[in-house]
Amino acid sequence: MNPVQFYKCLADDTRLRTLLLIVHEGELCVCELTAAMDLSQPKISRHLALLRGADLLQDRRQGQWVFYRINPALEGWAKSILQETLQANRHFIEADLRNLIQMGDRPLRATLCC
Amino acid sequence: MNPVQFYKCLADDTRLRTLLLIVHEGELCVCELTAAMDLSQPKISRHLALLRGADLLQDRRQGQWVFYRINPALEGWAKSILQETLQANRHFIEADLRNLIQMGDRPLRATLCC
DNA sequence: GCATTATATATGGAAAATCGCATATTCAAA
DNA sequence: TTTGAATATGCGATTTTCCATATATAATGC
Repeated sequence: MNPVQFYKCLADDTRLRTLLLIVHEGELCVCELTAAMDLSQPKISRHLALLRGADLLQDRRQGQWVFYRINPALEGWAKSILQETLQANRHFIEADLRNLIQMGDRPLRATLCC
Repeated sequence: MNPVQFYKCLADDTRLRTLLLIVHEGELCVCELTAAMDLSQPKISRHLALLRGADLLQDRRQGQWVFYRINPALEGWAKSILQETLQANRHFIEADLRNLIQMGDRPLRATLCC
């Protein structure tokens, strides 16, 4: 993973918030990200496609939803930098997390299903 | 320091190499950076101005040279991320470091002067 | 089985931001 | 004053961003 490519992915408000939210929550679907950040679906979708194309994110379809998580194959230093960025900048996604908690009808994860 | 602004600074080939070279060497002047990366002076100068404007770099004039170093007041997490990026991507500036070593007539640092 | 709804993805194209060369200017030393 | 080095700026070219819209896919209702 080229470090410049990696940092280009982080150098955008929507993408960085998306990544930090996913690091914090483990896995999120598009509708949850839309609700958390209060942004249009196409906008989020386009940025997710970019992050997936750069191999930072992995997607998993479950029913009608597509869940995104950090690509487990991402190099260690890159994962570590995402973690460190979150720890030092929790305030950056504070409001988004509040929106997420207040969101009604959040889709259930497979792990919570029977 | 806004994390998006910080990562915008790292999301460019010239700027990231500049930062990693300075982290590695402690302090470098413009002519050394020009020789190491084999890039035009205006190009490097413009990027240095941007990094200084974002408070990532600090400059110090000594005689005819201006030396750049990481701003000591930079937040800890940001410094730490620069260090970690360097450790995991030494190859990224390997050729530049070779050019630097081969460079003749490198300006002397104040600490080496009488 | 078929239509409907909800969700995600893809694309055209305009607006904005970024980049980098060429050039001019500033500053300090000899 | 002249020279070497850094900084500033105009401007074209490229890249990025984002809205509007269209398409694809899966679940739901009849």
